[in-house]
Amino acid sequence: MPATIRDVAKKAGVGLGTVSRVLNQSPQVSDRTRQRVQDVIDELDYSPNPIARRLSLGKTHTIAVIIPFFTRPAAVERLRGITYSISGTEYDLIVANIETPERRIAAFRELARRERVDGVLIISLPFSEKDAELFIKSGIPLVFIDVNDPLLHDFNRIVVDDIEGGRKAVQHLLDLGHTNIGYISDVLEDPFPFSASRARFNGYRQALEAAGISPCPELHRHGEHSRSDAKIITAEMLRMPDRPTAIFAASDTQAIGVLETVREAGLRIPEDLSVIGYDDVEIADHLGLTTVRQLLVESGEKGVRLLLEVMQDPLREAECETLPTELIIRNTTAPPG
Amino acid sequence: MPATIRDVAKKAGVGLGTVSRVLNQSPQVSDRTRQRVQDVIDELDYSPNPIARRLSLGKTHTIAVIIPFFTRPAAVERLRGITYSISGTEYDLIVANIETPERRIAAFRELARRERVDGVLIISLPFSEKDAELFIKSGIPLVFIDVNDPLLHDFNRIVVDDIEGGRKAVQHLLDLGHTNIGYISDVLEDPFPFSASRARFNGYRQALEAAGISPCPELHRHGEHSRSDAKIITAEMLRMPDRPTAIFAASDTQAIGVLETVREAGLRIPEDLSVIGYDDVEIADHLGLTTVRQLLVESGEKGVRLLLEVMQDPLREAECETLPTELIIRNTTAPPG
DNA sequence: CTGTTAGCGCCTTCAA
DNA sequence: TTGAAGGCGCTAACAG
Repeated sequence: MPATIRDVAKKAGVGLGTVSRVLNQSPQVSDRTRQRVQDVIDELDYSPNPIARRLSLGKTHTIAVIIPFFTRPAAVERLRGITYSISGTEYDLIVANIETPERRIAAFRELARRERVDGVLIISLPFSEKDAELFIKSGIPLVFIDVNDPLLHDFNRIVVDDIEGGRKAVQHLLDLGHTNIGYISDVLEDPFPFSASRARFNGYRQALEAAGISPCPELHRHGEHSRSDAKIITAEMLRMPDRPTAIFAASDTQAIGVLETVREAGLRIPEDLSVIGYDDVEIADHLGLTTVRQLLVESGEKGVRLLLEVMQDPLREAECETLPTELIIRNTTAPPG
Repeated sequence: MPATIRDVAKKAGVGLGTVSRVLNQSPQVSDRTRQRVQDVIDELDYSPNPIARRLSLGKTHTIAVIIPFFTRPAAVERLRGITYSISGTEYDLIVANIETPERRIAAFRELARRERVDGVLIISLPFSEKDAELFIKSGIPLVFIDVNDPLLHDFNRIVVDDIEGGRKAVQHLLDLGHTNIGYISDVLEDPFPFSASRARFNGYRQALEAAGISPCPELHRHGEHSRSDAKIITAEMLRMPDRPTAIFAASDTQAIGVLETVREAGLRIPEDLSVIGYDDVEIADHLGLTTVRQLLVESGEKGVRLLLEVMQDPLREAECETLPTELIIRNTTAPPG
């Protein structure tokens, strides 16, 4: 059995309030008793029971992160940033991985409770008014990362300028001389209408329209966020009579699927088809994939920092920081053959 | 403020012991009162405060996983298995990501405490007698995943037969006719002498010796577990007067570094050099990398299951389950040019 | 400066 | 079958 504060108090011959005070660095303890207590603490290898502490303080000392498909490379990087920032604080992190709509609902209901967490980080997940209600009612501090939704004006968030990112990608293709540009994205509707995909799509459209090209609906296809779905879509695009000379994929994972299918079809990259991805995940560099880099790790770090601030001062004005994107040109894009 | 058990009791006109009983499905409550209480619970949207519950029960309801470099693909997969198995239980998961020796020590000290966790999962981390002492003294249930150390005979663990895996990899190369085979591994000593690397190395040696080849020390090099270090090592190997015709890398990540350097050197794979990795991470398939597959997700799932059992019955005999490996032949291995 | 006491919210006896 | 009381380990407010 671990020692308790009472054991320490008894052994040190002081009241347990005093022990509590040295534990919490209260200034109102004489150096002599502080030292005495500290010695006993060391001797007993005592460490306060965090659970009891939490109950007494009325705080859970835990932060939850709700993240879809946390094993995707981009999500992992965000999570990495989060764990970096959170270690060193007194907070525990619990992560809710969402892979189905049911889990999403369950997680929201479970975690929008003061009894469970002190703050919540929501990553890359679409958010409805009903969800918002849940959190507003519970009054739990909330920070969004990579959720860019007009609905969210009054919330704290770290967003990526995906419209600009999408525009940059397409502009790059345009600059190279492409006019027939396909776009492969995640599903834009249920179950997870990732707002990022939509924003990138808007960037795609904007760039095209600015160049006087009217986006052809045939060239915009979506599927599950996976290599395999991207492959299927790519194959369809390649079969089009007037097939695109370049493809912009909403993520590197999907871009890799594109590369695969194109090569299997016996076409050369970038001579026969240009491909550009999004995220700049680690392997992109190895593959020579041209892509749009976003600050994944930083987004996690900043999210935690912001959440901590909000938790400290729940009434502060909502803040929205936009992270930049950067075009990384490698070897999968070139002028059309 | 969330409702408490007292609010429910008062509103339902019962003692709060009764509410507690219906909460914990005690059979000794009449259906009528049970229903009445349940109605109030629903009405108030009451849910018991887990912290108070934990303090009262003397259990933390949390499991910790200590994992080095959890952003590496293989680690992520293990973690994924863990989160799968743990969701659906009443346990919270806290993950301690270890990237430096200091963090390792801190995490061990912090988590080998009953006050903090009910059980601990240690993944892919070397373990010393001192560490063991810490946990034995605290009496915290412990399960190792992917830690294969003779020292650990008395502990519960899920291991991979890395010796066999290493042997399979090298045997495959031998079968193709290679005799001059390089091995690139993680650092075998401090700060993290991953036992897996060593086991694979033993497999490498055994296979060679069985084939009557005495392993040349020059051909075994190690560096950090990274693409970049693997590249440096590969470059050195390629400069050797009698350079290897095949390289076995202790992980796919490192194998990818090998591929890169070889291609940069203008050599062809597999004609000029065969490469085989380990893990079969997701991208391996895209790259056509021959590799040794291990059951990453399963290892996490089984680890949790085992830990849960141990927590239920701490005195049960230690169990060690060995997971198999499988050779996955793709396009980076061929007979020597 | 320090000891004592009253909770934090829940579970679990012990009586009734 | 149920209510009341004690305690889990800690913090904070109140006396002294």
